[in-house]
Amino acid sequence: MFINNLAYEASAGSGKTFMLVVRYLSLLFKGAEPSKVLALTFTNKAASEMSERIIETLEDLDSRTELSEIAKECGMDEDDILAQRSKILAEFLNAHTKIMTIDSFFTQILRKFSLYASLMPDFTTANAQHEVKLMSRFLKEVSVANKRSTLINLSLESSKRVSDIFALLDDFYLKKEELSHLKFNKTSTKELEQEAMEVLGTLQSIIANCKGASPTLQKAVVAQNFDELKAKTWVYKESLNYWVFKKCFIPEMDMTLQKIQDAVKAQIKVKEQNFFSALNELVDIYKKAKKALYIDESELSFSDVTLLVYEILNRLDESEFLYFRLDATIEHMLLDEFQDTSVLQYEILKPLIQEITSGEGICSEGSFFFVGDVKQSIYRFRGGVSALFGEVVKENRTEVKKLVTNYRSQKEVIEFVNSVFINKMKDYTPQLVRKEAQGGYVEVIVNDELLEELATQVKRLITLGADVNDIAILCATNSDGQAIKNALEEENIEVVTETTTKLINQRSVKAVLEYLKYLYFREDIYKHNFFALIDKDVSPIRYVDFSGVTLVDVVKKCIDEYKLFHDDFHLIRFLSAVANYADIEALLFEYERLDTSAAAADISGVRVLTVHKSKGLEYEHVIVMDRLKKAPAARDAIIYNYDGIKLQNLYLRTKNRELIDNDYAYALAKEKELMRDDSLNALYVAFTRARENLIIIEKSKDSTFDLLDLQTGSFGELRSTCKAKSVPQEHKKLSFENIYYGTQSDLLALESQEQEDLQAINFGIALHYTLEMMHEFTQEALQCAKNMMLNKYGFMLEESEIDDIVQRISRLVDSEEFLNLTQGTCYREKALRYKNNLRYLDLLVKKDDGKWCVIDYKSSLKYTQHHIKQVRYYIKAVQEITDEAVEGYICYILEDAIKTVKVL
DNA sequence: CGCTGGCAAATTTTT
DNA sequence: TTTGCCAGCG
Repeated sequence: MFINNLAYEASAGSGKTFMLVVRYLSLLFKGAEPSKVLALTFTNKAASEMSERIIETLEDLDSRTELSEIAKECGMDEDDILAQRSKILAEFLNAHTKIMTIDSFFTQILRKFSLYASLMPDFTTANAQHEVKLMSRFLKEVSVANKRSTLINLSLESSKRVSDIFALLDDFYLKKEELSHLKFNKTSTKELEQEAMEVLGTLQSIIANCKGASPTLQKAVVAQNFDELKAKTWVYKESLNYWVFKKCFIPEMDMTLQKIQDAVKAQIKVKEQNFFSALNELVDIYKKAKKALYIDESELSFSDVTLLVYEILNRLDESEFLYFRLDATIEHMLLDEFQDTSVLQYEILKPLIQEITSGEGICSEGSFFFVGDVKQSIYRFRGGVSALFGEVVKENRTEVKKLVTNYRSQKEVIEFVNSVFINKMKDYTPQLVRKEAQGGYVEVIVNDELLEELATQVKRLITLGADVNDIAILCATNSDGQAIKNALEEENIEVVTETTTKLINQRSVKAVLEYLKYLYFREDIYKHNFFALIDKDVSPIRYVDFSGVTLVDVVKKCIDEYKLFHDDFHLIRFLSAVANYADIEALLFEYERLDTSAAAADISGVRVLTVHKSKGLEYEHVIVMDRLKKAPAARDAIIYNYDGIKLQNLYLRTKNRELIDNDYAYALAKEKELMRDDSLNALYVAFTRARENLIIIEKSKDSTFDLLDLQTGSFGELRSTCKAKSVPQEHKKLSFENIYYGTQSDLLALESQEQEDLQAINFGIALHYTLEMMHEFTQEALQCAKNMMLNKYGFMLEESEIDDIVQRISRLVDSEEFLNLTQGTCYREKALRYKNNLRYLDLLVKKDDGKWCVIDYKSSLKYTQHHIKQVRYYIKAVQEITDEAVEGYICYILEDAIKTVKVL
């Protein structure tokens, strides 16, 4: 039976992706168009995994366990479903599917409606400079609006830096809607402060009349001003009948204490209200600055995108909303990881969901489905509200099913996790073990030499025959990951980091930077650093005259001379980054701001990643590491107090305030509870990544695992399932002589992150589409393809661009070289699945001589290097799949020429 | 032994 | 900006 409005509460490893795939495919088999099924995930990885799994499942559906589930959901015969299999697969591959991250979905909406927000559709998401620009813009606007004193007072009064204020402003900006029902009053603190000081006077005279008063006591009640009084520890005690006060204690002292406390409490409250009120005043200016920035520079942050989409959808009137619906044409919605959705994100989806579930509107057959697990909610800091799950269930009267069997882990792992969390988490339902999963191993080790212990454990696993690629080390922070990587590499263990690591922190890149510093500053220290980093003996370095050569050439020479390349992908990235700096000064003084991340190595090794990154992934062997450094103190200046998903109140975090203010104490306790839940959830996520073996390495002091009360010891038997060992990949030397087309500077100016302008993108899409529609490469076919292209993209192209496209392709069709390449059977826009990536080949030719030929069209010479890599990847993929000879070409369809370049 | 207050040390998670 | 440690007082 197919339930239209359904949610799954899916604990870790309980087959969440399986259910999503079953759901998705059931919809297709019931006749839904792939382009009308919206499936939203949180990470790109999860989105591509889902597309993967759908194709995989469709490909060998007859032997899949999904089949019977799909049959059940659809109420159809398995045979009927199998009969439709290849048709559905073809439809899926050719459709414009909507499986994506929630952020890219919103970005798409915003691009469509960008003009409503006075925004160009080709906006980009913010880069590193964004914040600096925003800050200066904001300061300018503040002074224009004559609010400088407000800002300065705000900063002084709260003794916070302007940059901290800035962060708080951003908070307020994002929560503006949620805050709108709260009012903040501006009043003076003077009277309250005076009153407190007067009462202090009373207390002082009591002490003065006490003969046995010690010097310490006399000093304790001295305060020049209110702030000094507020800083006294005794102010926050329940009674003064303690310490040095004891000797002189009379009940009257506690009455004065009470009065002082009341005054202090009230003063804190007033200050808080003033603070919020000033923030509120400034947030409008902040918003103005943001708007000015994105209108001028077309630069938005992720949160801007979400907020703007929210605002736009709220501003649309009914007819416009209809347009939005028609345009979105979503009949079915599937949401993954729902526990991490923010209120704002849900508010955007809400109208769509309501339309789907109400059965009104265009799609009466719509369905809504979401999966999530509040135990795995670890993104509160990003706005995720786990209470949303229950709230949405209630709001939409969704039917909830629990998935209780664990399909991922072995018995020992599951039972360990059950035993650890059952008493720690509210409503924890123990997971059931499959009959065939009776093995597994768990060990808890306490050792303060965390890194040494880790190396021992990794070696132990490898000795047992574990494939290094199946070992994952989970850590708390990115910098921990970096330290772990270095430590393991010292032990000659191969490591792949999936932590976000900055390019400039890579050893080889650091070395080159030291080399450049030496050349520029001519200080010996840099020379020594350089040779230390490349592990060579110090020798003289020849100076370089920078006026005569380009920076890139200097770097290349260094790499060449000291043979730094090997298989270092980081240096390749660094080279392309270097090309963006005008001169050596620019590089040396600005490189620290370079936030390009390091190359994601495609090599084998032990996986090192943060717990947050590991979410949704699973590994044969998992080692969970304690924090290498101590946990940072909670220091969010504002405490937001939620009841469910509704923001009730907010408080300014003030030292000791909880001792005299009950409301605040309650909110603070609640916040602490949530923080505890966050850490608990993170540990749950970490432990449940393991399939076979789970090893936990704990330190004896300040451990992250403290809240779990773990016992040292082991369960089960450590084994490694003997899989065929993967052949170690050969390390190919990367050659320096790039195959390139165009001038050297063209090549080095490549920067794949740079955004092409919208018009160029449209042009490229239209060109590709026309080529795809050409069933043969003749002038007649071109006319036909042109008309099809005009139907689809004509409205957004200039007349001259249409002519340009036709001319370019006309020239292509006349090109002997190209026609020779395409002799044989041609496959256009062929979907290619390889190494868990889904790509589309522009043109694949099975030549008459039996050779395969991959052809990639490009309309410009930009990003040449990137294209070559891409085509090489295609060649390798096709080679591996067909096991036959494959050639690859990039066909540059330029404005004035056709160039075909063979990729080696 | 309990308490204060001064000084030093350490410092996140990401689409 | 907070936590941890320690000297010093009673």
